[in-house]
Amino acid sequence: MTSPDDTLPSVAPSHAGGEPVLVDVDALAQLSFLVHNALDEIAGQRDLSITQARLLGVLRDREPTMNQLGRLLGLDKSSISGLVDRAQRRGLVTRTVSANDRRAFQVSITDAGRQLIEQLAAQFAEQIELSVAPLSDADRQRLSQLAAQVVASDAHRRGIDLRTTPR
Amino acid sequence: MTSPDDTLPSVAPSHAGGEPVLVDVDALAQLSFLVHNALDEIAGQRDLSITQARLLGVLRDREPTMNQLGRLLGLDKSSISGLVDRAQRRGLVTRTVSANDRRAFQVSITDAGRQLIEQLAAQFAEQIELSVAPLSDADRQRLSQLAAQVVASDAHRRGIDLRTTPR
DNA sequence: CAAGGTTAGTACGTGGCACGAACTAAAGTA
DNA sequence: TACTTTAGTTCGTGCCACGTACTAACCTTG
Repeated sequence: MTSPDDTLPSVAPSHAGGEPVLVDVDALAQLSFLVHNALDEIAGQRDLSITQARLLGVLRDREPTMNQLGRLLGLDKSSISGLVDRAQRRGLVTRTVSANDRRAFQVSITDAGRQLIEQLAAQFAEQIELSVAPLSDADRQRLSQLAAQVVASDAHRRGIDLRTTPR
Repeated sequence: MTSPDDTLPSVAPSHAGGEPVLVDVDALAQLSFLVHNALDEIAGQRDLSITQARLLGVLRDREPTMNQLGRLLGLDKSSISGLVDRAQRRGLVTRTVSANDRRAFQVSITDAGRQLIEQLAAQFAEQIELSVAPLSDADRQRLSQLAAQVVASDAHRRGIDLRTTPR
């Protein structure tokens, strides 16, 4: 946990520049901090970092190897070792030697881990819904939809980029 | 810098539940990660953490004391010491003894620091604009506006909460 | 099948970030 | 003047992330 009650200071410029304002970058940045902090706060209540929460989140419907975990979370494999170590020490995940590859482990979430992440996710959703409650139904839907659109096109763009810059 | 090319896995539940879906919490979470990662990535290119970037961002138009910095960034004063130390070591900020209080320092950004944060902010804005470019002009505006609304009402809510729960 | 390279994971050292507790020095107050 | 509060630092702890170096298992290929 980091900054539960943050001022969310901007990093973006005030855009005194020339061309017409296309987006309020600042608002998006602040919204991002708001969401991020909510997650951090809620995870922190259960002594989880955001990374740990992401780990458990990923494991809800997967049993990846350490390596795959690295790719899923965008972390180096050396980071994964410690991450899984700490989670395992708390009984949230387990390592099982892979059937076909004796070097590899399958990482699985335990019942305790699952329970933890599900509570967390529920509380997180609740919190976000609360933050967004002042909007009208239509606006909430619009916001979600626009967010989804941006995320999707970004994912697509990254996909394209990966091909454009071959490995 | 942390995870430049992230998969942005969700932590939110899939909402198989009963009541009508009010918001796509997941989309908001992913958007938040997208923005956050963009900032992290861009700051990382300049060997800055998000915290360092926030520090410099705050100092663009302020010369707070260590204590005030703590409140601005939502960090403990013991965290501020190291944070400012490291920034100072890199010549990005300076400490000046306060005129009226010999215990306190005014922390100021240096020219180098200002240049750094302004480049960073510009590149960040550019990146966000790019991410949001696929939307129509109207949608971009809508998204910004909705984000701003949520942020504003949240800030308001926190203000209220603080009074509701006196100190 | 044996040699050489690749892949999965760990260990270790470094550094940043964040905290709490203990401390010094300056201010403020009774 | 003595007592308390405030500003900031220092130190110890733990997490996170990385890069490097290593082991063990796997996979080629001659």
